[in-house]
Amino acid sequence: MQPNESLHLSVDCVLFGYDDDGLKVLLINQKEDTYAHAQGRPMSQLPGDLILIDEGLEAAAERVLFELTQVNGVYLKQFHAYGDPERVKDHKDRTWLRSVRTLPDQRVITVGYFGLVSLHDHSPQPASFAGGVSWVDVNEVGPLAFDHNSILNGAIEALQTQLETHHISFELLPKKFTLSQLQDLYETVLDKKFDKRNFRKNIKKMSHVVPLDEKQQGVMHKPAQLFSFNPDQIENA
Amino acid sequence: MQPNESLHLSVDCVLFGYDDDGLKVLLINQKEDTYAHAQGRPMSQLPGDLILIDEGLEAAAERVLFELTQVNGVYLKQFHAYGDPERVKDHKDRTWLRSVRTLPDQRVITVGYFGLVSLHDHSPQPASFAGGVSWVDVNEVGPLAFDHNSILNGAIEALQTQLETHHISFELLPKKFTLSQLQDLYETVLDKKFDKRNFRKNIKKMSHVVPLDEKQQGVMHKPAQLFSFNPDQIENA
DNA sequence: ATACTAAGTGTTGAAAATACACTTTTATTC
DNA sequence: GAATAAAAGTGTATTTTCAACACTTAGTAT
Repeated sequence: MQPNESLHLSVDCVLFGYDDDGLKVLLINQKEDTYAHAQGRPMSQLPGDLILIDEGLEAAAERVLFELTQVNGVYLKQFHAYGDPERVKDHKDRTWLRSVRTLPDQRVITVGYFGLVSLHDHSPQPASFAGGVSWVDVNEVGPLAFDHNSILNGAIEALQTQLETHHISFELLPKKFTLSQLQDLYETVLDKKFDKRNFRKNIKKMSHVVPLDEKQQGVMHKPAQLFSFNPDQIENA
Repeated sequence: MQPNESLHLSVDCVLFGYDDDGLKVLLINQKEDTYAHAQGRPMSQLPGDLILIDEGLEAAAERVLFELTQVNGVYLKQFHAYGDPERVKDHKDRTWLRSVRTLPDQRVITVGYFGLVSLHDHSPQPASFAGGVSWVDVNEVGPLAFDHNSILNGAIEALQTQLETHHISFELLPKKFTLSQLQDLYETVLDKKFDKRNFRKNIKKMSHVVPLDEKQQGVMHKPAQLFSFNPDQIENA
């Protein structure tokens, strides 16, 4: 026997979308008539696909996301590979796979990527894809197919670490944003509160966050100063 | 065409060994009569192997390390998956692969693990393996086969991050050690110097580093107090 | 006894992190 | 146009952490 005959490899993408009402993940609904459906429990799952024979891992992740959202150039980061031989062997999952893959019983190792998009300006239309696709608040995600709940948890942790160590917040915000929006983002993602004045002191040290000559409009309170990110000044800290 | 027909998956292990004279990596020498040898440049590479059809990723990494060192239970951590379709296609590498694999031209995606062993008490005998196997100081590693230099760099960075964020130093030290040994370890791995008094202040805050009723022996200077790690007290910080 | 070597130990100043409350600006309502 | 509502914006004092720095001690070897 060949060492890994019939061992297949996929990428799964955890696409985070952020807007003023929270952090969401893009999930796709298995809509075929499956066991799970028969049980009245339609399953959702993370978008993912098998890797093409001459495709790089990151390229595969980009392709999956483009097919879903029609958006190019999203921030993407690999965070973990999942290779438990049993990860795809649950009964509910196999029944579904049988309806969708030519070799449903083969083992699949998957590499997880997380992606970041802002849902402020535009909301990437998940429409055109095969099944139903929807943004679900990260705190309201129910049971997912396969081991996708643990992949999602891995992605959330990776996102938190990344937000604390690198300057990636602009990937989730509109081009022009207020400091309150920035603070809300940190509080939402890291799931903790910050003191407004101390938070702003820290931001002022960051040379890549630059104030604009422009204020928020159409709000019924003191309009906030708008800021943007200067991509030239984003360092690694 | 099947999506990923003939796409194979391996693990590569970066096994770090530490003792009082530095941080080493275990490398294996391609000893067959290859192109590289003909050129007078025998190549070294990281230990790795294709994954068996029903084997988990971590299990595969453990197997590879056990085959090499006969040591079980080494600390192992996945750090990155490498999937560039060209990563194995360099001429020098293909010639070697042809001498060793049944399907030398197939694409291989690899998952990198790093492992930690102490070379103080025992030195795991890399002897019994097929090729020559040797511990090489991390600062003296020459050009490796495939993309193994970048895998090694990825492993070093992962090790540094891990040492700064988790309590893993005991994986690299003898069971009983002095504070100077601990400091040397940090300085070697993180490649920076620490102030002796400040370093010791920090260590004293760590409840999992416990002083023993025992002193260093056979040294021609003031013998140092010995310490050990209390595994019950190792938290995540 | 002397010399050598690394172990061990405290204090001070600077910088960073934390805690905390009132004033300002706009839109809306009466 | 006066009053209200709502979030924006701002400074100081305290605590904690980090950084710099030099001498004494305990053992081995001669």
